Amino acid sequence: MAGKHSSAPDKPVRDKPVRGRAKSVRSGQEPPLSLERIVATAVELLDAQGLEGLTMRRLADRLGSGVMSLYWHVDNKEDVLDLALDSVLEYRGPSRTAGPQAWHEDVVHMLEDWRAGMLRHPWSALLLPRRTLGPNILGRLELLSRTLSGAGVADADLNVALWSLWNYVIGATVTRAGFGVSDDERTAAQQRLADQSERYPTIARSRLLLDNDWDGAFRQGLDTLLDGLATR
Amino acid sequence: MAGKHSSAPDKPVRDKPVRGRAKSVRSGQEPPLSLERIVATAVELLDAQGLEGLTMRRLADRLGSGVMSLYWHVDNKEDVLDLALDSVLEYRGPSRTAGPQAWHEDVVHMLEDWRAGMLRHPWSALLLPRRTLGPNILGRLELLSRTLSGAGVADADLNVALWSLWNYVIGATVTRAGFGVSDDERTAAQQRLADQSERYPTIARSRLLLDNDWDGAFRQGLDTLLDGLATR
DNA sequence: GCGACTAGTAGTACATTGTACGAGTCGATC
DNA sequence: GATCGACTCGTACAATGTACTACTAGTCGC
Repeated sequence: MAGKHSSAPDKPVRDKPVRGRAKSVRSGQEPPLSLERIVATAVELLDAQGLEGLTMRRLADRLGSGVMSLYWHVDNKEDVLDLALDSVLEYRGPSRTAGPQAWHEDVVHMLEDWRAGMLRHPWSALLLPRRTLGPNILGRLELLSRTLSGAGVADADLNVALWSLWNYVIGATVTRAGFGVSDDERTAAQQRLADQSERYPTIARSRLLLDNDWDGAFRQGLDTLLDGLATR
Repeated sequence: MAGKHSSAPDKPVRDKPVRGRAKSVRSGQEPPLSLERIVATAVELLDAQGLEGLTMRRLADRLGSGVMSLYWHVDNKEDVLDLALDSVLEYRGPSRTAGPQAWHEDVVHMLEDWRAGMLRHPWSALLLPRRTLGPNILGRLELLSRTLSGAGVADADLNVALWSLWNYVIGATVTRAGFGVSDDERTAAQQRLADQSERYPTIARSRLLLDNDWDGAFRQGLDTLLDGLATR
């Protein structure tokens, strides 16, 4: 935690180092390092190679810089992961629908977008559990919270509603991501399950994994949950 | 994947190597290595030191063996984690309640037990997303599935119900575990949130993190979800 | 012009990790 | 006694995160 661009030792405020310092010695090809570039490249790398694929060396390579240069912009690898995660969770506009029951649609849209966004970057689902709440996550929670509140959910019930929805979304996303994006993994899991169908007859009968209309199931469960919450 | 105790190269069936081979050269103190002992010790270590705390060397130390000896019983570290996770998720008896609406109580009991079990070993929640379904997890799903089916949920709706409940439990557990078991971490998060209360007014008002009746909130959300599912 | 300072880059070095390889030990069977 | 298979373990290596230190290039006051 030594020489950082924000020199105050206790308050590591993350303000962008708005500084033009054109082409350095590095033959002028690459633009200079910056937090944004680091995070964006980290996301690229994570998308391409998964969670294991991100190493500081590889990241530096892709940025055309030395490894240790990263550490001027970033505290450590955890930091990179935190930032990558939060950057992926940005929410672009709610596109408010009008009319009665609009809040129902609004909430569904927000949460489906949330899930979709995370599934687009499957590593994010694996990361979420162990990271703290970044600004974009909090932003999403705030928006959700406001929508529910506007829909008439009493303050006393707000937390339960919020957590229920959050839990549902996180659970669904994490689960889905855990079963692998690749069809290979999924079919392998299905096969393993089919092999033991005599031990788990009910599951086998319900074709738990074979039915891969995940999106539909997500939506249905969400509707159910929302209905339940609305009638409280 | 070379010399393993199950010699068939394609089917690595995990059968316990039931073999008595008393006190070896190792001064006769430690009992011989075995999968069970390895897994149990791994769980101990994980409980004590968390996910980062588990290294093959430390594990071997605790077992009083050489590091490489572990690799005769286990393919790799992933394997250890898989086994540790599943071992922690064993479900001891349902304690069937009688009477009408018994299934509701049964389900709540099963899921609360599930959550409680995982929170007793917080690393398990972090692990769950990236692991495949072990026998104990499947067993729990089977039981849940059977209970729901017995309660009259149609086969067509079974998957949605199952996933909804699963998602909810996993989400709640993962979230709770992610906020840290230690009060320090939690209060730190609360503080961070309070600092930015002007940006997230609704959340701040609802005292999202301050209200730490997690168990009650879990139960309430679960009831809501079950009600919704029952009225389908 | 000149020295001091700041922002930023990067090479080297090291401790820690998972695990491949191969040698060793012991009991049972021929 | 020779052989084999189950099991143990020391050595070695490559990969990783990062501390330390030295370097470069601009800016500012003189």
